[in-house]
Amino acid sequence: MDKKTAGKPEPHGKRINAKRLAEDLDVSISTISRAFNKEAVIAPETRSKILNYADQLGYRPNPFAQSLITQKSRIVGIIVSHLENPFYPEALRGLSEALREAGWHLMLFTVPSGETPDDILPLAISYQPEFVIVMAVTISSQSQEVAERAGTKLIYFNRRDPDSSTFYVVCDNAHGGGMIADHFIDTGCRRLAYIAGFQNASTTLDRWRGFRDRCIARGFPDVWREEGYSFSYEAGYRAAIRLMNRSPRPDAVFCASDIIALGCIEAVRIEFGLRVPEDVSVAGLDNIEMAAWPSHSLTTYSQPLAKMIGATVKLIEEISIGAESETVAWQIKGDIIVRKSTRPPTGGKRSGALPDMPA
Amino acid sequence: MDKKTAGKPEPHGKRINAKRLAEDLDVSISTISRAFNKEAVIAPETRSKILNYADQLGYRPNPFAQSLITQKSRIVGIIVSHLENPFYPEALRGLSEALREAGWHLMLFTVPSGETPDDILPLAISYQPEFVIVMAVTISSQSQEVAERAGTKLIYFNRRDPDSSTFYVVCDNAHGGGMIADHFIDTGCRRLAYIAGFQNASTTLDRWRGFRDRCIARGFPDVWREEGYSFSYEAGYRAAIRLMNRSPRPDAVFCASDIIALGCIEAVRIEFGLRVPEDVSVAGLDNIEMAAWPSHSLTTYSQPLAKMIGATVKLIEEISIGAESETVAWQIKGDIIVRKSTRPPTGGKRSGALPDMPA
DNA sequence: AAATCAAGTGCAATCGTTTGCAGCAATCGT
DNA sequence: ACGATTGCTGCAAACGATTGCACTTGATTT
Repeated sequence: MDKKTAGKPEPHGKRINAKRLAEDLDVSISTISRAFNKEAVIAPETRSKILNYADQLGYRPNPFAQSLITQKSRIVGIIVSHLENPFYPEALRGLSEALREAGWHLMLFTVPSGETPDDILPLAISYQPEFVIVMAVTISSQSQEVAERAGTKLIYFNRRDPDSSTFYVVCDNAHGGGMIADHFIDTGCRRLAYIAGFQNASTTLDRWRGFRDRCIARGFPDVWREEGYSFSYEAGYRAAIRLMNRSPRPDAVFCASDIIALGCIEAVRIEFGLRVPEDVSVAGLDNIEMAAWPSHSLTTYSQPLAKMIGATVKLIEEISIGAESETVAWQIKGDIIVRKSTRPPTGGKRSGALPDMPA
Repeated sequence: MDKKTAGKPEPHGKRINAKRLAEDLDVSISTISRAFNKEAVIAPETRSKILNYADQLGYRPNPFAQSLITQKSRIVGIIVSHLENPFYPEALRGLSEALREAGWHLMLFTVPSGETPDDILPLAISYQPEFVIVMAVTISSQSQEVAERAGTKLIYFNRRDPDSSTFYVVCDNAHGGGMIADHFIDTGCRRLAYIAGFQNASTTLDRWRGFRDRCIARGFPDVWREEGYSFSYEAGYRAAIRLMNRSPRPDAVFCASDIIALGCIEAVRIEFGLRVPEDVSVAGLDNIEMAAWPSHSLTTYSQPLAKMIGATVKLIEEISIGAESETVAWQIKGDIIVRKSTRPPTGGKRSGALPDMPA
C-alpha cells in the first residue's frame, strides 16, 4: 500500500480526504475522524493540529460517507404546496435559518398545481431525509405509512390531522377566530360573515369553528359562510362578490387568511364602491408583511411564526436524539393586530359609520 | 457469509438493500445495480423481475452510496437572499419544479439579514452540490474560487458579473429600461425619474442604464435618480417621498423593481394625495403576480421567468454531461405589460390628465 | 516493585453502491 | 466442426468516513 514514503507534507498529492490528512500528519484515519467529533476522546493538541491542517487544505468530512455509515442524513425535507401565499415564503425563510443554525440541511420540494403532496412525498423521501415538514393544507393520512416505511418522520406545519398521530405545529386557529369575532362584535358589527379557504384544510375548519362559536355565544347565531375554495387573492375577490350580493349585506367579514382578505377588500372597494372599514369591516389571519402596508392596513390575528418555528426545530432535535418528545403537538396562541380595515372601537367617535345599515 | 440458505423469498429478513434483493432473487449485487441503470447491459426479463420485486419491497438505491462512488450528487443548492421580494418565491417555485423534472434535488439556503451570500456559500457547498444557483444581488467574485476548489459550479440567476467568468442567466434589463422610457415619453410624460434598488446590484445598474440612455436619446437628458438602497416596499415608499418633494415634481417614475413600485405608488397616493396615473405615472420591472391585482394594476416589464428557468436547467444539464456549453450566459428579452399605473397613450382621449403640469 | 488505571491511538469491519474486467453460454460465420 | 463473436452475469476493488475493541504508554496506587 505505502508506495510513497509518507511523512512529508506533499503539497498537492491527490484528492483531499481523511486518508490524505492521515498520511500527511502521520496519524490514523480514525484519529482524523475523532478530531471532528465533539464527543470523541482525543488529545487536545492532536485535535487542533488536525483541525488546523484541515482548514488549511479546505478539508471537510464527506457528508455522504458520513450518512452512509451513521445512517443519519441530517437532512430535513420540506414540502410546500402554495408558495404564492406570502405566508409560506415567510415561514420557509424562518425555518431555513433556524434549521441551518441547528445544523440541518434543507431540501425543498414544491407541489405543482396538478399534483398533491402525496405525489411528491415518495420523491421527497428518496433522499432519505430524517424528517419531512409538510407545509401544505392537504395530505392524506396514508402518506404517513409511506414515510414510516422509509424511516422518515413527518411533521405537519400549519396543519393538524386529528385522525393520525403525526407531529404537528399550528397556531391556535380557533382562538384566532374567536378574537376576531369579539373584535367585530365589540366594534358594533352585526351581520357577520366568513370566507373559507380550501374546504378540507384544518385551518379553514378551526378558524371557522372558533369564529362561529364565539358569534353564537355572544348572540349572533346567523353567521354566513361563503366558500373560497382556496387560499388566494382571487379566491377572496370572487367570494367577496358573491357575499356582498347577498341581502342583507354583511357588515363584517372574517377571511380564512390574509391573502384572501386582501382580495376581499379589493372586491368590496372596486366592485361595490364600498368603503373599508366604514361600510364593511374586513379581517384576516396570518399577519403577513403585506398586511401592514398602508394601502391594506389589515386587521388580523398573527400567527406566532417565531414560536412555531422554534417548536418545530425543538421537536426535530428531541426526536432526533431519541428522546421521545413529551409534547407531540404544539398549538400556539397568537395575538390580534388591530389596524384600519376594521371599525375603530365604539364608545369613541364612530367615524361616521352607520352601525346598522350602511349601504 | 451465507449462513442462511438463500433462495427463499424471506418475507422480512433484514434491511432492504441491493444485497437483500440479490439474495432473494438469486442474482448478484451488480445485476441489481444494473437493473436501475438505464444504460447498463442486462437481460430485459432480469431487469423487470428485479424492478418488480424492488417496488414490491419499496427498495430504491441508496443515494448516499451512489453519490459516494460516482462522485456526483445530483444536488443543486440555491442561495436566496431576499425571499420577501415576491419575485423570488415565484422564481424559486419554477426552478424547483423544473429541476425536479430533470432529476435534480434542491437544497435551499437563505441568507440571514446580517450576513452575505459569501458567508453562506461554504455551508452550501459542504454538502457537495454539483451546482449552486445564486439568487442574490450581491456576492463577491472571490466566492467563485471557493466554489471551484470544492468542485461546485456557480450559476448566477437574475444577476450578472461582468468581471468574473461565471455562468449567468438574466433578463435583458437594459432593454426593459428602454421600453419603459419609450412608454413614458410616448404617453406624454416629461419629467422622468428612476428609483434605484440596491446600489451595487447589476439589475439596478442595467435597468438604470437602459432607461437613462433611451431618455437621453429621445431628448430628455435630465433624468433624476433617487436611491432606494434595497429592493423592497419600504425602500420604494421612502424614496418616493424624497423624490416627490423635489421641484419640479416628476410626472413619471420608473422603479427598479415591482415591489419598489408598489411602495412608490402608495407613498404618492397617501403622503401626497396625488393620483396615479393622472398626476404621476409609475412603472416597475418584474411582473410579479401582485402587479396584476386591481388595486395596483402596475405597468411593468416582465421578466421572462419560464425562459430563464429553462435556460438555467439547460445550462446545468449541459455542463453536467461534460458538454462545454456554447452559451455560457443567457440574457433574455421580456415584454412591456401596460396596465393602469401609467397614463394611457396620447392621441386618444387624454383621460383628463394634464400633460405638462399636473400638480 | 508490582499491579492497576486512564488516556490516547490504531486496526479492521462496515455502510450500500458502481464498474472494469473476466468468465461463460449460446449463436454465428465459414 | 471449430474459432470468433455476442450477450449476460459475477467478482472484487473502490468511494470516504465511523466505531468497538485491543493495544501502548505513562502515571498512580498499594
